[in-house]
Amino acid sequence: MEAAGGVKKRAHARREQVLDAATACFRRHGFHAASMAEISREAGMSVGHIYHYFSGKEAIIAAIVEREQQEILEVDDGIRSQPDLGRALVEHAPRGLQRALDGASGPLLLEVLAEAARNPAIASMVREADAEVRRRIGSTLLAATAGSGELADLQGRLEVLGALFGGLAIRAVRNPGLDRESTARAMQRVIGALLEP
Amino acid sequence: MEAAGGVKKRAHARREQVLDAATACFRRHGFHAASMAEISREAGMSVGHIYHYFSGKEAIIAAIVEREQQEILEVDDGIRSQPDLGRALVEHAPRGLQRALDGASGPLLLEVLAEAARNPAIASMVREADAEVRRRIGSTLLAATAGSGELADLQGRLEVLGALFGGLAIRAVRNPGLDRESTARAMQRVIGALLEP
Amino acid sequence: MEAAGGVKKRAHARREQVLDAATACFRRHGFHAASMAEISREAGMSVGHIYHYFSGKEAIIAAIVEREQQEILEVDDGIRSQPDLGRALVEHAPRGLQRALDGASGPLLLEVLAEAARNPAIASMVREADAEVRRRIGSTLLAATAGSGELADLQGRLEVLGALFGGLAIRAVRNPGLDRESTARAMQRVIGALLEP
Amino acid sequence: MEAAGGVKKRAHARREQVLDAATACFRRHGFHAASMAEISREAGMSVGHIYHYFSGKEAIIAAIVEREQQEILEVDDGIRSQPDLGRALVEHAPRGLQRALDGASGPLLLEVLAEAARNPAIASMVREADAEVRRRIGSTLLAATAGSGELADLQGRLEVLGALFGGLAIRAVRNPGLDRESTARAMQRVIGALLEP
DNA sequence: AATGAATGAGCTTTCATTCAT
DNA sequence: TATGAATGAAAGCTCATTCAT
Repeated sequence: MEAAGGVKKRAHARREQVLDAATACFRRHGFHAASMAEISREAGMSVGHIYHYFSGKEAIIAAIVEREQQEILEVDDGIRSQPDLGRALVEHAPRGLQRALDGASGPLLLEVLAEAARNPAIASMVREADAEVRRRIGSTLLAATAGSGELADLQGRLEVLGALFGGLAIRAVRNPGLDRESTARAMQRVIGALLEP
Repeated sequence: MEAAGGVKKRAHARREQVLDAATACFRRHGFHAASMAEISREAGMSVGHIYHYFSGKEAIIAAIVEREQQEILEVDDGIRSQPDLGRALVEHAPRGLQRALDGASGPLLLEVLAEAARNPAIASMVREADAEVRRRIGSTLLAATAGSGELADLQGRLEVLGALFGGLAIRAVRNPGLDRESTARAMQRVIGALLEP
Repeated sequence: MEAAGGVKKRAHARREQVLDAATACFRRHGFHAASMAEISREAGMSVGHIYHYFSGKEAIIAAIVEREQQEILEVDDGIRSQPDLGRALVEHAPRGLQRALDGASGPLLLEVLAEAARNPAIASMVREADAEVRRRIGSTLLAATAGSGELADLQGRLEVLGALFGGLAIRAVRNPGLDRESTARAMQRVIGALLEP
Repeated sequence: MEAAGGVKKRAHARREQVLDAATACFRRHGFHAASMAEISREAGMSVGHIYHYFSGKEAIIAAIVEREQQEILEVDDGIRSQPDLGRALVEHAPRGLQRALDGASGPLLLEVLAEAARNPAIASMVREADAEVRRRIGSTLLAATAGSGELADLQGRLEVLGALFGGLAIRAVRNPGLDRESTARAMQRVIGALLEP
């Protein structure tokens, strides 16, 4: 017998170990160019053993995408919990920019989206998470602007907000040396305009 | 003997034929999951013959990326040639949105960017084209607002403009059923704010 | 401490448990396509534990073949112990036919024979059991026909008898819907002829 | 361009080359223990190239089984074309025996039947060929005995005939050193009885 | 210009087996 | 006695690329 929970905990840790390794590999080479052998090397685990935790490469990709979407929801939660959403969004701009430029998340995000564009399983995960974000931000936004009449084009504004922040990952690839301060200021100007009634 | 130029023309047509086929395949399966066999089938050409026109798969990818960037410059030229850039940009919003949602270019764009995030050769092509776009739009914008003093954060505004339009490709994946009209209006509101002094 | 014999008994039961599970798996997928994991699942026992009772997959196969041959000897004993061997054989025909058609033993028998055709260890087990059967049936037959002079071609008749009954397993595969009564009658006619002096 | 038919002929020859190699490998190790690498080595062809001619290992197995069944039909045709079927069958006994004992076809036959017992695709091929044999032999037998009234238990007799000849492959494994002459005589006795009205 | 036969490395995946607990 | 985590070799299969024709 083993200590209660010990087995499950270890199994979970092993899974995370694989996911971390796979994330690194996928960032470097993309989903399809990264090999199971490379992942196993990075995870410090034999190839065969990975199959004790994941049914295949597809399952690893799916798990990573899920984790990635989870993180998006968490970032979003951090913003929404602020007392003034508009201000929080505006203030988030520089951080979002930095995240896109420095964080290694950008390339992986693009990889995920490219995959979602052809893999229905990935697509539905991505879309569910996105719908959740829109629902949350939307309701917070509604509550925040409750006094000043209904906010026109709420859905459209949410879309544009998503395009703006998501688009930063694209800018990070297209122009990694961009002027951060200037861009942050322009972002803030635009976000401000987006939240006006 | 063949008429002068005929050979070259035919060769060019053959190349385009391969690129069209490859574009279709890459859209369906991504750069790495699409096989040369599939491309050759789609192009109606033997596998071996493709190697008369391209040194390998990498070269095909590069050529496609180049073509894609060229198209971006052309779209951009269309906008810039309008007498009033601000208005042209605002009016371009619905078309850009439609392009992102309906056109099959979205998935490929994401594929290209994901590839650029790890392949230096692709990256430099993407960055050069992007620099050119910024240069052009920037100078047009400068000229347009010449009367009203210098436009603060010009570079930042260009980045945000790029993020906004690029971000539409992301929205198309994350929420393909988005409300187009509402989104177009929100876009126009944001573009307007972006061009104000 | 455990009661004397209890340990051995339990170990034997465990072995049988494994053999039963393996038999089921081998029937379904054959010797080489069945996996130890599948056997362990079917046996309700961990993979590793099976190795306490058997040195490996080969040993399990060997044990199953042995058990199978043992059963053949038992069936044979049942026939031989009858007062009139000839009649017993004739009467055995319908039962042998049913056994081949309904029993799950047919496929496994073919699997064993196919394996024997290339695995010397299996081959020798199969051949020893077969030799024993021929010896027994032969001597009983000799005793039964002692009065009426020597039985010509005794060995050949035994071979043909074996071919006939063994051949039923083949018929079960080649024509599982065969007319049982008609076939049983034809078998009886033929066996009768085989035992005539 | 290539000489008319040359391409097809060569492709067919290549396929045969693979089938011959696979037959040898399957005889030695069985369907599942023989590897594509081994087959490719035996065929003097790269692994990958085999896949130009066969969609996979399963397809090779199926093609071999088909070929094997075809051979059975040919042997059968040889017998049926004789003026006196009864006599032809009786005279075929020693040859059938020799074929089972010396020919390398025995092991493969058992392998095929074992596979048929679990693989539906193989099963249906085997059963179709068998049905055809029964149809042919049956009608010939009917014609031969037309004068002497209807032959009772025709189907049963055909089954037993099949069991008898098929059973020889089993005898070849169980007792490869059997007395051929004695066995041939016993077979002839039995066949004779089987054809009597 | 054009074919597709041919290669062999590399892919994902499975498996029998071992061993620390 | 019993587990299942862990291994590594080998499996079937795919692929970009080359080359004789």
